[in-house]
Amino acid sequence: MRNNNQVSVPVIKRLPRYHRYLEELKNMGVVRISSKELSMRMGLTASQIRQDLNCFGGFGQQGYGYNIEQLYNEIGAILGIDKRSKAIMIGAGNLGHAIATHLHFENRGFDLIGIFDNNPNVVGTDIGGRIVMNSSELDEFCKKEKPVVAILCIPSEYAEENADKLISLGIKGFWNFTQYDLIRKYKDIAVENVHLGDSLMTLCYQINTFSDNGEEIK
Amino acid sequence: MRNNNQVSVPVIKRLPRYHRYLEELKNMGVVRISSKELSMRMGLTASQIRQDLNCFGGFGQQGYGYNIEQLYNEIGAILGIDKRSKAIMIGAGNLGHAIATHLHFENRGFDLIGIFDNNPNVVGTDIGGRIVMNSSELDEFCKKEKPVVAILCIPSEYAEENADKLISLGIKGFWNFTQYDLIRKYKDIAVENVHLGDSLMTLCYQINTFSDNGEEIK
DNA sequence: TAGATTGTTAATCGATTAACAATC
DNA sequence: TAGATTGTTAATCGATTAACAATC
Repeated sequence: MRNNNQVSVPVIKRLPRYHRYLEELKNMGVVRISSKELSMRMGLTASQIRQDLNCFGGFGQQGYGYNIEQLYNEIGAILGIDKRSKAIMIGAGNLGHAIATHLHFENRGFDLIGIFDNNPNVVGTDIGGRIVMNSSELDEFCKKEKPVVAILCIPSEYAEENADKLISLGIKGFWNFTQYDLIRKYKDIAVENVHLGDSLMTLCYQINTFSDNGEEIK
Repeated sequence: MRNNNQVSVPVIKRLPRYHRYLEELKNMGVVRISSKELSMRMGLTASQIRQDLNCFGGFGQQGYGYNIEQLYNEIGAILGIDKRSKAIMIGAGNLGHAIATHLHFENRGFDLIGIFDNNPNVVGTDIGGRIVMNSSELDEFCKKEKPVVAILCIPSEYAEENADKLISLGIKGFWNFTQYDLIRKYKDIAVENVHLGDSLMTLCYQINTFSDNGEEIK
């Protein structure tokens, strides 16, 4: 794995998808695949796949293609999913509850080590085997456990103050489910925004445009 | 609003974000804004904002800028959020429950008119004032109500069969929360994939790359 | 070896940024 | 009017696709 630093965002965003397809092929017992065949399965060009992979190194073999298990492991290593960074969740309402139970954090590079809320009705409840802690315990917890990522499942209006505080407690990245655009406020802080509302509105545009002219936009 | 057809995907994806910022400005009582000032707030270039908006028409005025309320309404109209398409949800587990209660569908172009599940423990329960129906009632419901969008909150392995069935029942678009890549399978069907697992892995990559060299990638 | 398929360079395409005349 | 800011064309930048020599 070389040349890790200068890889463009579009390439990085495609890596998890490669990982998914390779996992499926691996589970089907397929041993090798060519960029051509993978490209047809994924709806990409073979050229793009080879370009993407060669940002990180030459994982293939001329005349043969790629070994699926090896490539799967390489991409996992590039993503860093074996590192298991410590994550905490802020906000255990409906959405937080669902995210905490629905996602397999362990397979995606994280351990969810704490869930916090300030609603007394929620504090103390069990979410997937984890007891929700009171937000007042957050400082002490962070000093002791040193989590690096915070998952924000709180109302948008509290996003900024929470982010500021969490950064002061050593948080280096956010998985942000609030409307508030965390991105751009801080340097050297990783942010992954999940703007569900934006996504829904994009679908709305598509639906209305499709029905206007009966054709696909993309 | 002209030239609706040939607008590129990156532009469309930015529209909801413009809408959010304009809503905030509107609520703050600001009346007008220049592309320059909006660009600084949003972290874009003024040029990009003007280019984006001019895909749909000239909403500004030389020497003045843009009227916030008017532009807000125009973008809402472009997205079609006043159309209120009928949507149904398939799967009322943790994630479905959270999505159904968390999102304001009415403000984003949809009415959630039905929630379906095949788990007898869930059927009949109340989710935000809506009673979960049995999946066996789906056919009849669709024939009667003619929903256009389905929100898939089911396990990935059932995504394909459900999608096929829903399309036969008249569904024209999916908000897809499963791992399964719906996109590309069907023509003339709108798909908005929300791959939470991919998002988390992208964050994982960022976290590990940041800590490697202490610098931002983007 | 011959055929297949990579890694990589070059060409193309599309999106973003810059520049500026038009005009409020 | 003069200043500000748009709409729009041109220039740049970056990402995708095509081509092909290298090589398994």
